[in-house]
Amino acid sequence: MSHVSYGCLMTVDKSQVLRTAATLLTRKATASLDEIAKAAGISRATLHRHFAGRDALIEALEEMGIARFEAALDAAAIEEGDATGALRRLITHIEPEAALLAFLTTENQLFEGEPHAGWDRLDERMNSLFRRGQESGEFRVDLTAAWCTEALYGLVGAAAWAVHAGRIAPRGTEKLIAELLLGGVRRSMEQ
Amino acid sequence: MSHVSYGCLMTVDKSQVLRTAATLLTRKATASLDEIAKAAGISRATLHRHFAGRDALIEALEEMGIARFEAALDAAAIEEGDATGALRRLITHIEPEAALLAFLTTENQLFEGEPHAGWDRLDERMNSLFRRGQESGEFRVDLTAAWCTEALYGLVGAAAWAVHAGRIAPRGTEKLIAELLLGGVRRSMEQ
DNA sequence: GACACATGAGACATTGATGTCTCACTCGGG
DNA sequence: CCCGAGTGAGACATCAATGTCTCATGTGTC
Repeated sequence: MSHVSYGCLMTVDKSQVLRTAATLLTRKATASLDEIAKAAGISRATLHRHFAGRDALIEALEEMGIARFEAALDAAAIEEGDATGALRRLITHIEPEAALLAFLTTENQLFEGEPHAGWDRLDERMNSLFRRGQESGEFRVDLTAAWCTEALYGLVGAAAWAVHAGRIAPRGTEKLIAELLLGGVRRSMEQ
Repeated sequence: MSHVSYGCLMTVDKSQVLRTAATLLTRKATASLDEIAKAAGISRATLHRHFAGRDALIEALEEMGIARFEAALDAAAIEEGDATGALRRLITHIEPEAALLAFLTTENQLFEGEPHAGWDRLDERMNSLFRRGQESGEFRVDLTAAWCTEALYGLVGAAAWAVHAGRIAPRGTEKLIAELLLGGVRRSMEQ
């Protein structure tokens, strides 16, 4: 009798497994399926039952990441209201999916074959948001929308990692990202 | 006769190989030594002559990255003058090493065993810079120094990737990073 | 209590990356 | 002209990860 009773039959939560995998793979892309399974608290056999193989896992990660990102854009209604408010709402809605987003923007082994079609749409919506802010006079025009978009991705990833590493508190991450992105680190009069 | 004449005996530029490896590995950490060698324009045999194996390559990458980062901190004299200026100088000096820095802060498979001793020193110097800025009244105090440090890492990496992907122009990256980090994307009165 | 279902543990063959060779070639220098 | 250093190409054995099994265990349902 080598089997210990952990007491739990419930079907594996794929979403949770994918989140864990994203967090791990973002910092150690060479992690074996064994490590990924252990990190997710399941056996390699079970991991393999839910995802045919490494490629399938990565693909599912990409699929879910894009879907969640798009859902966040919708939920935040980034096309409505002033760009500043839209950006704040977006960051709030996207923070729970930070691990997935970080993986998407970091591991571009994905884009070896052909970039996932959905990504273009998302990128365009992001760029539009910043362009809109520039046209309305809210955002400065000397920083291109493309750069602002990439910067947001980078900050979200940085925050996720900082939390994971214990460098910043888990709560209030959205505020840190939003404040830095919107106002920078310099002390401002309007603040 | 299957050998083509490429005409070039010059000893391989280790630094250049490491930079190339960093750029590649940051976006595809599962890249084989074959791919790394090809990306660097050398054969796998030669790559292996200069770096005993994958682990040795990663270690050299870490070593060089930390050394260059420290050199940048020194060259920028971040402990002198006002924090804002110091930060600008730092970004200017660090931009050429963006690929290495991005690799260091992204691939934390490195920190599996024991974190490289030199990293703590660097992190501390960075945090000190932001703390100094806060104490002098230049930087806002509602964003912790630790977060500002991580944010800088994230932005540098994001910029390096954006350039590599062709989303922003190679020239003027330092300005983009510095402006965003210091002033944010919001249009400001003082700008 | 019997049953179906999902899982964990582990055996096994296969594949691809890796580490180590040897050999041919080129270039620069004596 | 010859020689040595540095490199590219490729063969080869090895090893770790992977994909595919089987079987035992635990859980929830009836």
